[in-house]
Amino acid sequence: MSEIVSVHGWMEEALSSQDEMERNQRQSAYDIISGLSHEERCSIDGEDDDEEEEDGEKPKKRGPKKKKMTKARLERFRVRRVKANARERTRMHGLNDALENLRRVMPCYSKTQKLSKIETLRLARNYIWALSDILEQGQSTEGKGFLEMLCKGLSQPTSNLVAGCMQLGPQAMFLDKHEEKSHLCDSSLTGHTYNYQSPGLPSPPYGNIDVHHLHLKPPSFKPVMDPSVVSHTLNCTTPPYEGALTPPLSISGNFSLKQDGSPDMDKSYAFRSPYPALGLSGSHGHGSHFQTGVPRYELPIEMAYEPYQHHAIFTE
DNA sequence: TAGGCCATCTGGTCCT
DNA sequence: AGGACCAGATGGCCTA
Repeated sequence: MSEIVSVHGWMEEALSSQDEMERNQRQSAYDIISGLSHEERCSIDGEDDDEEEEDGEKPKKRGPKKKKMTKARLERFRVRRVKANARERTRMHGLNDALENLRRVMPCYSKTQKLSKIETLRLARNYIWALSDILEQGQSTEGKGFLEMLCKGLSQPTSNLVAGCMQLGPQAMFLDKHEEKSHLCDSSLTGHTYNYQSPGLPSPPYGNIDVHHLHLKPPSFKPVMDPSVVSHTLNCTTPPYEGALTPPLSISGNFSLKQDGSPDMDKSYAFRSPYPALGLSGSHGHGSHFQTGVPRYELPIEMAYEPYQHHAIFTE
């Protein structure tokens, strides 16, 4: 009877968290079934491998002789591997949490239509780029250029999502994400769904979007500057970053330009800008919330499907 | 069923 | 030695 109760309790606990259950299932499946690594299995299968080698006709291998896998070593190895797996899982969860936080500060955030990891990074890059452009050119966010900048290199569904936000109007797009905006996001008000054609990207035909579930975010620079504000604003579980911050980011971008003005992706990815005119680059200064002493980030350009076309939109 | 996305495991490398 | 990070491999899930 007590067994039944405990099993029942276990089941309830397990069913209470589907995600956790799936995670644990995966984990235990790997940890238990595979249990031992290939190396371990080999060692177990032939614990006298080394002796075979010595006794057999195979030529001796160079290098230090492989230590015999005793049961104690085997056990230590297994424990170490299991611990490493757990750490790796934790690390990846942290990475995913950070990515989720990034999703939330994107111009459009949808709980139901979650951006993939790669699309999140692409959109983030475009967003930064577009905002930089706004700062420099003094343009509004209503222009077609802003939209195209945001959508550059994105897949069709992501482009649709962004375009949907934009076509709701900038006032909708930049509403505070914490406000309930279902009335603004209701496509019935506008009478149509959106199908923005992303410039030049072969995209999977995921169809049009329904903007019911969009959360729209104002382009606020404040959170970027103040980690505590970020944490508070986003209500994120990740503690605010308290370490050294990056050196003053050159708003002047991070892409080298070729002579014709196109970005030179072959060169280093040092943070440079397609907008050298702004004169904000390298200002280590006054009241800047950025600090020095940390290696600066280098954005992998390969994120984009068409990195070499990215700049074209600015030169038109 | 194929393709995209994802979580996890794993072994290698680097660093402390 | 052990932890962090990384990239490749693998298998599951989902959608068109």
